[in-house]
Amino acid sequence: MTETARGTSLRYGTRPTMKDVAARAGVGLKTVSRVVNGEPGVTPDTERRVQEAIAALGFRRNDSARILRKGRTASIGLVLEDLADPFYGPLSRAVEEVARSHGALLINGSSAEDPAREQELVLALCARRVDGLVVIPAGDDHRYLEPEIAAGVATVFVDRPAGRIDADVVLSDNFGGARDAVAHLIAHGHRRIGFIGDQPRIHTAKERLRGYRTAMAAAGLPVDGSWVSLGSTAPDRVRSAAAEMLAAREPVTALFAGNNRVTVTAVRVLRAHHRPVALVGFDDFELADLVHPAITVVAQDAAHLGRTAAGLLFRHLDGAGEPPRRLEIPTRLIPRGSGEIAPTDG
Amino acid sequence: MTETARGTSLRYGTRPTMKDVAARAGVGLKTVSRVVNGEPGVTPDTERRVQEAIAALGFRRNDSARILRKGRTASIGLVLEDLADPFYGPLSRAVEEVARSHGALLINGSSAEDPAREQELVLALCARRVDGLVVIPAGDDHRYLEPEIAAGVATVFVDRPAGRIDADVVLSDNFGGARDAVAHLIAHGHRRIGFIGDQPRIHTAKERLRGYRTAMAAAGLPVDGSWVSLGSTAPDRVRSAAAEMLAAREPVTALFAGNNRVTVTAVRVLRAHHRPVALVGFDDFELADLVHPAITVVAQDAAHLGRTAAGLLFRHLDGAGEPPRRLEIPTRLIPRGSGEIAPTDG
DNA sequence: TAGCCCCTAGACAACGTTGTCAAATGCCGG
DNA sequence: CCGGCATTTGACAACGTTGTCTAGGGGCTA
Repeated sequence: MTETARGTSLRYGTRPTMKDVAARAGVGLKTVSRVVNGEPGVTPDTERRVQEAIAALGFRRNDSARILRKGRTASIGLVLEDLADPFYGPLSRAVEEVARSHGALLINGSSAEDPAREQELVLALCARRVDGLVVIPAGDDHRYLEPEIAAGVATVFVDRPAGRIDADVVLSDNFGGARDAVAHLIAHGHRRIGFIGDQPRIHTAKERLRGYRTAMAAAGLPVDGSWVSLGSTAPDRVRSAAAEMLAAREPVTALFAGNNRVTVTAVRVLRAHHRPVALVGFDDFELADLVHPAITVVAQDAAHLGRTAAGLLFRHLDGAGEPPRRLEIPTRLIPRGSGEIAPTDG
Repeated sequence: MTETARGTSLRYGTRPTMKDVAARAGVGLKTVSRVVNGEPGVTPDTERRVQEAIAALGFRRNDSARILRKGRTASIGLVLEDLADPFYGPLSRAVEEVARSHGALLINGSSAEDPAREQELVLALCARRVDGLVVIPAGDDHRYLEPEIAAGVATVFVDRPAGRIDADVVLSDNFGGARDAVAHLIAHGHRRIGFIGDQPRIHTAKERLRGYRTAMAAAGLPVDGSWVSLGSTAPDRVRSAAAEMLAAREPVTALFAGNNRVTVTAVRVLRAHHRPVALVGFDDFELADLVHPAITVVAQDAAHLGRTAAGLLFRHLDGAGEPPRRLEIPTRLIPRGSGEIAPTDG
C-alpha cells in the first residue's frame, strides 16, 4: 500500500491542494471546491468523505488563487501615521471591527508621516488588490491614486483631506473644537492665550489655528505673534515654545495645546511653573482626569471617525455610486479643571 | 484609429494586465514581466516603450497572481488582543518595522481575547498564505496550528506561550518583574500587600501571581486569601476587589496591580481613599509620572518584545532550521513615588 | 416501459503572473 | 562568407482556485 508523497502525508513546506484532497477522497476537484465553499449539490456521504480527506491532509484553501479567480480580495487597507500613537489604536480597531462585520480582513501600515512611505504603502496595498483603502494622509498630493480609484478601489480619507484629488473624507470638526476651546478660556477671563500646534502643513493644525484666531477675533481680542507657535511636536520644541510664552513681559495666562503630544509636554512644563496657568488640550487621553489638575480637553472620537470611514467605504463597495462626500464628526469639550483656572496676572 | 476598450483606456472596475501593457507597447508578455521586475536582458529602448505603456495604462502588477506563482507572499500576520490597548500599539509598530525592513507587509487582527476568534483569524491569515505569524494567544490550545507549521508557516508567540504545541515564544520576565515589585514594597516596610490581577487562565497573570507569592514567601510573610484577587480587569470588578482589601479589619497597606488597566483603576480608588496606600503596577503607561503621586511600575518593553519576536520569525524564514526557543525579556522597576509610600497602620 | 427532468459530479478553461526553453538577431573570428 | 556565441525576446506551461458546461444516474409520469 504505497502512496505518493504528495497527497498522503504532510511534507514540510508543501501544502496540499484541492487536487490532493480530491485524489484522497476519490472525488473530482470541483466537488472538493463545492464542499469547501459550502455550495449545494453534494450528497452527505460524499461531503463526509471530502471532509475527512481535508482533515487528514490539513488542507487549507489557498486564498491567493481564490482571489485571482474571483477578483475580490475581501480585504481593505489602512494607512495611518503611527500605530503606536494612542489616537490611532482605537481608530484602527474600529475600522477592523467594521471590516470584520463585512467579512473582510484589515491590512495596515504606518507611514511615519512620510509622504513617500505613504505612497509606497498605498501602492503595495493596491498591488495586493485590496478592495478598498482608508488613508490618513501624510502627503498632500494624492494624484498617484487616480488610476487606482478609476480601477474601482474604494478610497476614504480620514482625519485630513486628500490632496489634489476628489475623494471621500471623514474629519473631526477641528475648527469648531478649537474655537470652542479658546472661547471657553476667554469665558473664564483669559485675554492672553497661547497656541502651540503641529506643523502648519498639516491640515488639522491649520484648522485648529483658524479656530483659535476666530475665537479670539470674536471676543475682540488681539493676537500677539509670539502667542502662536507651530512646528514639530517633539517635547523639546514644545517645551521651549511654552517657556517663551510664559517668560514674556506680558505672559500668556492660558495655553491651548494643539494635540495630545503637545498637551502632555505642556502639563510637564506648567507643573514646574511658578504660577498657575490654564490649559486646554485638543484630543482626549486616557488619564487626563488623573492628573492634577485634571486636564480639560476637546475630545475627538477616534473610534467614531474610524467607524464612519469604514462604513462609507463599504457603502461604496456594496455598490452605492455616490459622489465623494465630506463628513465632519463633532468634537466635545470636556471641562475637568485645568481649563477653568482663572487668569493670574503678574 | 480605433482601439479596443481594454488596453487603451481605463474602464471602471477593470484593471490593465501585463497582456494589455504588452499589446500597447508592441512587445511580448514576458518582456513586460521583465521590466516590471527589473530583470536584466531588456534593451533601454524596449524598456522605455514598456514603461510608457505602463504609465499610460496605470498598470499595477497583480500580487495575487504573483503570489500564486511564486509561493511566497512577503507578508506576515500579527494576531493580538486589542489594538486599542496602549500596550499593543508599540508592539505592533515594532513588528511592522522589522517586517518592513525585510520587505514584508504586516496584516493584523484583534482577537478580543476570544480563543475562537483567534483561531478564525489565524486560519484566515494562513489561507492568505502569510509567510509567518506573530501571535499573542488568547486561547490555550494551538494544536490547530500544527498543519500550518508543518507546511512551513513560521510562527512565533509573544507575551504568552502557545498551548499544547511546541513553538517559539518571546515573553517578558513576568515572574521576576512581579517578584521585584513586591520585594520593593516589602523593602519599604509593607507586610500586608494585596494583588489584583487578570484572569488566572492567562499565563502572564499566573506568572505574576507566582512572583508575588515568591517574594512574600522569601520575606517570610504570610499571604491571606483575601489579599489576592484574580479575574476580569473591568473597572467595576477591580474597584470592588480593591475596596474589599482596603476595608478589611486588617487592611492591606500596599497594592500590587497586575497590569496597566488594573493600575489605572487602582489609582482612582486610592485617590478616593482616606489613607495613603502604596501602589506598584505591572506595565508602564505614558503619563504614570504626571499622576500624583507618580506611579511606580514594573515596565515591560513592548517594542522590544515585538522586535525580538519579528526578528526570530525572519530568522526562521531566512532558513535557519533552529528548534523552538523561549526568550525572556527583562523588566525594569521604575520607582516614581507611589511604590515608596510607607505603610500606615490603622 | 419509454420519456423526461432533476440532482450529483466531474472535465475544462480561465484568472494574471513567472520560470523554462527555444527562436531570432547581431557580432565576432576564422 | 560561414559557424558559433551572446544577447534579446517571446511562446508556453504552471501556480490553485472557481464558473460553465455536460454527462450520468435515478425517479417520476404517462
